[in-house]
Amino acid sequence: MTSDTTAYATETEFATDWLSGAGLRPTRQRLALAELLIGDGQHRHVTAESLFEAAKAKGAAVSLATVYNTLRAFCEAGVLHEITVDGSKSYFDTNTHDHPHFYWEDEGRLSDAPADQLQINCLPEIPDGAEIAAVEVVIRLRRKR
Amino acid sequence: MTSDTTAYATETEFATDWLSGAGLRPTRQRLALAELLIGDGQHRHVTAESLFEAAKAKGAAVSLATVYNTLRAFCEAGVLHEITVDGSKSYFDTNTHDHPHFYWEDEGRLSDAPADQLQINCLPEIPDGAEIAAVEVVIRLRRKR
DNA sequence: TTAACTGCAAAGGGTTTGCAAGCAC
DNA sequence: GTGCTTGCAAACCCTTTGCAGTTAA
Repeated sequence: MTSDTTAYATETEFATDWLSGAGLRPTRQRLALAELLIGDGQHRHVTAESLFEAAKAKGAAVSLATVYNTLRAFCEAGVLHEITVDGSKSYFDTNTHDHPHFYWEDEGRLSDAPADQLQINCLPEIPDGAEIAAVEVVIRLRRKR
Repeated sequence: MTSDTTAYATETEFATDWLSGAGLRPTRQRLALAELLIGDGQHRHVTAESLFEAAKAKGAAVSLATVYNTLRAFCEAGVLHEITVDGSKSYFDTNTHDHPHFYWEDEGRLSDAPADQLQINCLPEIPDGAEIAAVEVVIRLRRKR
C-alpha cells in the first residue's frame, strides 16, 4: 500500500471508510469495486466495462448494471469524476481535482498528464451570471508516424 | 453577409465553393446543410439533431441519417470539427482551429471561448513516440446560484 | 453510365431503468 | 421491518449501416 493507505490495516477497511465518507452503504459489490478503484491508493481511470472485467477477474460477482449504478453513485457522491473523451464511452477518474489528461487515440486509453507542467495563465473572461464548474483539458495523443 | 462571404453573390454560391473545396459533391441536401452551417460566414456549433431541425424549419427535406452522414463527411473532409462534451451527443464546429469552448451545462449549449484570453504557457511533456493530435479545452459553466 | 449520395428502417453500442428478490441498518 | 441495493432483461438514446432507389458528373 502507498502512504495514503498506511493508516489502514486492510484495503477493505480503507474502502469501507471511503464509502461511508461518501454516505454510501458498504455493500459487498460496492466494496469490491471501491477496492479495485482506490485499494492501493493510486489514481485510476476506468470505464464501466473495464471495471466490470476487473471485478470478474478478481472473482467478485458484480453485474454490469450494478457497475454502472455504482459508478454513477460514486460520481454523485463526489468521490469520482466522469470524463467524456470520445463520443461513446465514459471514463471515471478517482482523482476528483481538475487536472489535464492525455487521451491515447490509438488505444482509447486515458491517463493523467502532469498538472504542474500545464500553466493556464489567464482563462477567458466568464460571462456574467455564470461560474466555472470545471475546466477540462484533454491532450489527444497519437503515435508518431 | 459578413466580410467572409462578400465575394459571393449568394449563400448558395458560397456553400457550393465550400463543398467543392472539400471535394464533396454539391447535392441538394449538402447545399442546404452547408448554407445553414456557413451561409452567413459565422461560426456555428450544432448537433445532428439541431441541424436537422434547422433544415426542417427552413423547408429543406433532409433525412436525419443524411444529416449524420453529411456531418461525418464534412469532418472527414476537414471542414468541420467534432467535439464531444457530454457523454451522448456530439457537437460540430465550423471553426476547425484548436480553440477553447464554453459549455453551458444548464442548457447543453456549446460556444466559443475567446481564444486570445487563454494562455497555455507550457504543455505537459509529451511521451516519446507520441505527438499531439489536438488539445481540447472545455470550460464548463453553470448559472451562478 | 457509373460512382457517389440519399432515405428508410433496422441494427448497433453504451447506458439507464422497471421490478422482484436480497441486504444493511 | 424498512428502505436502499442488486440483477436481469428490456428499454433508451444517439449514431451507424444495409440496401434499393436517386442523382451528379
